[in-house]
Amino acid sequence: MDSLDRAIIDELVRDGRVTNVELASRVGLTAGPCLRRVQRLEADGVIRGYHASVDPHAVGRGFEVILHVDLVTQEAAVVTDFEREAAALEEVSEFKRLFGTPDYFLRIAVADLAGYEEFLTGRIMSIRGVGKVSSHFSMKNLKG
Amino acid sequence: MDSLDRAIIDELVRDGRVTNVELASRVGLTAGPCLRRVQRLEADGVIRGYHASVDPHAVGRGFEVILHVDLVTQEAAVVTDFEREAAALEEVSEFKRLFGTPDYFLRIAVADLAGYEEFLTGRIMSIRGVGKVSSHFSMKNLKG
DNA sequence: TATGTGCATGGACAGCCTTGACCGCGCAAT
DNA sequence: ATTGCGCGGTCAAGGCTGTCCATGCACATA
Repeated sequence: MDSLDRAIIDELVRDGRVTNVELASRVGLTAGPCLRRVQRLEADGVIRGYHASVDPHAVGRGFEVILHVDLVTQEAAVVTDFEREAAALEEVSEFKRLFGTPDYFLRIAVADLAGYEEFLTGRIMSIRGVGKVSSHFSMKNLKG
Repeated sequence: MDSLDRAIIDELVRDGRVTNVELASRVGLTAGPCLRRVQRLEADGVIRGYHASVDPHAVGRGFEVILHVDLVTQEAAVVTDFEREAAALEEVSEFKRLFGTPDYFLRIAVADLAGYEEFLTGRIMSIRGVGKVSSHFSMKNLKG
């Protein structure tokens, strides 16, 4: 993992579909060694994959909400049930258990406010053991 | 935006480096029309780009913390200064202004706990106007 | 000095992409 | 029924890429 590897990674993060010859010329290598490095980075798990990034609005996921959830108990059955059910919801794009408060951090991606209201009452608050929930609406993205 | 477009998008999100011929066969098209659709989706901004996904640990960003920040005042100069300075920090991978409390949501990606402590005291709390900060450490990722 | 690592170069082959043109089908409007 | 339009299928030519190989060189290390 030297500066050439980092340059390759930076380029591939910026443009995941760049051709090997173009990538090589951008980082100051020729195609052969460049390809070897990329394959090594992939094999080592440094590069996990390549993905298209899609406009959320175009796929009905333009309304994003950060949701904090507390459970009313830490009883094992309640915890595992909640985690399984919430993780299975496709509107849940990120789902973490936290140390301390709140118990859970969820990122919800739905089409609009109505969709969120429906999701929150119908999908989340109907799960057994869900206590306090707190929704945080984004005013503006300042980065990312 | 029909079911073919959605299938193409799903495939490209899953594997952003799939070849056009392979993509076409997966969604049940031939190469020509498939390429036309991909180009249209790109031109329309539905597909924003293609990016490699990198193991955070391999690039010194394996320790992620969710950080809530409140400012001591909503004075315009303080607000704009804070937003500009925080957005410029490379450890900040996501940065939103929220409605209500807290004022700001930040995602911080550093190497380890020591790096976070240094970041928090040296980079965030030293910005003028920063009041209450609250760090949320992830216990485990349940999705995403 | 001997060795291992990593890169440059050149060549070669198979395969893919791109582009364009032309054809046929289904559907909606007239 | 007919016309026009949108969309997919097919075909072909040309260029480029990905991949692999062998060889030689520079550099750090033992």
